[in-house]
Amino acid sequence: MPELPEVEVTRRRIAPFLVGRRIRGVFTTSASYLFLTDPPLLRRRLAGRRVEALERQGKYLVARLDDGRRLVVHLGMTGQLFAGGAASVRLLSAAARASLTPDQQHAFRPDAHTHLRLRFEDGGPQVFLRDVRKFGKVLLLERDASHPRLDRLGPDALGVTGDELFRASRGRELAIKSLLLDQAVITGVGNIYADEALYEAGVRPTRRARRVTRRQFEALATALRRVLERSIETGGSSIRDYVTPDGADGAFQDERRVYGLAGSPCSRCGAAIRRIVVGQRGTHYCPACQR
DNA sequence: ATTCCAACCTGATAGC
DNA sequence: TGCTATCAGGTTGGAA
Repeated sequence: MPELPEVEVTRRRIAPFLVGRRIRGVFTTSASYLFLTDPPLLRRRLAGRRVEALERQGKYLVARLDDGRRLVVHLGMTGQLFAGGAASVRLLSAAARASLTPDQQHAFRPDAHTHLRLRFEDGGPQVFLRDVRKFGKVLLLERDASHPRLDRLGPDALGVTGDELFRASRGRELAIKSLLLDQAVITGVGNIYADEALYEAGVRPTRRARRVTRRQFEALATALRRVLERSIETGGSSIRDYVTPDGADGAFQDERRVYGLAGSPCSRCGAAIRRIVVGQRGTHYCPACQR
């Protein structure tokens, strides 16, 4: 689900509910694909800790704790991080929502997909992590510890330059879209924004990376920045599961030009947007505008 | 070293 | 209604 804009919006909006607060109680579900740190250990380590800061590294959220440890969270495809109380009904599926009576439609009740819940000493709003598919990750890093998942990450997509992309592409035969999705090359770009940026830059997603010109890489770097920043401004893309930490939808889905729009007319030339598969990911582009 | 692709999960939706 | 197939904002690890 979440790419750089959704993670950044989540970071900004959940930070007031985390930073400066001391954790009193921790609930987790049992060990699963989601937990890289064993839940009982995680619970022991988090209890009593104060959160000092909340940072983003690519699509990872990193909470710095007052003992030097770090709580690392990745939202995977369906992860939702939000604060209790205000967080609503939008967090549930349409079917689950329909079964609620009006008075139930305000407070969020942790369900089977709610894998982490933090209670705080101040007795204020709790913080929840919900993740239906469990592709997300939760892990606790010891003081000064490193982790391959974080070490592998390349430069943040928001600051990437055409020259960096150009150099990373030398000798690479894979599709340019796949290169953009490689988090070791740049971090933060996912399926939506790769398609959107390639559209804006006029580059066909299937083009071999080494065949993309310097000029096109400049256009791509600019397009990435524009698209990602605009999405952050609008609260991210709420297409399926994503909601902001207060339960609201983002609005960038209304500004998409190609992602999920197969068959619709290109907003620039009117040709029908096409959907193909590149590197096992659904890929959308305009056959006329993108070469 | 690079590229490809199955696997990890669960749910929604479209089509018969 | 019910079943089956396909699709989904991601990442890893192993095979070619």
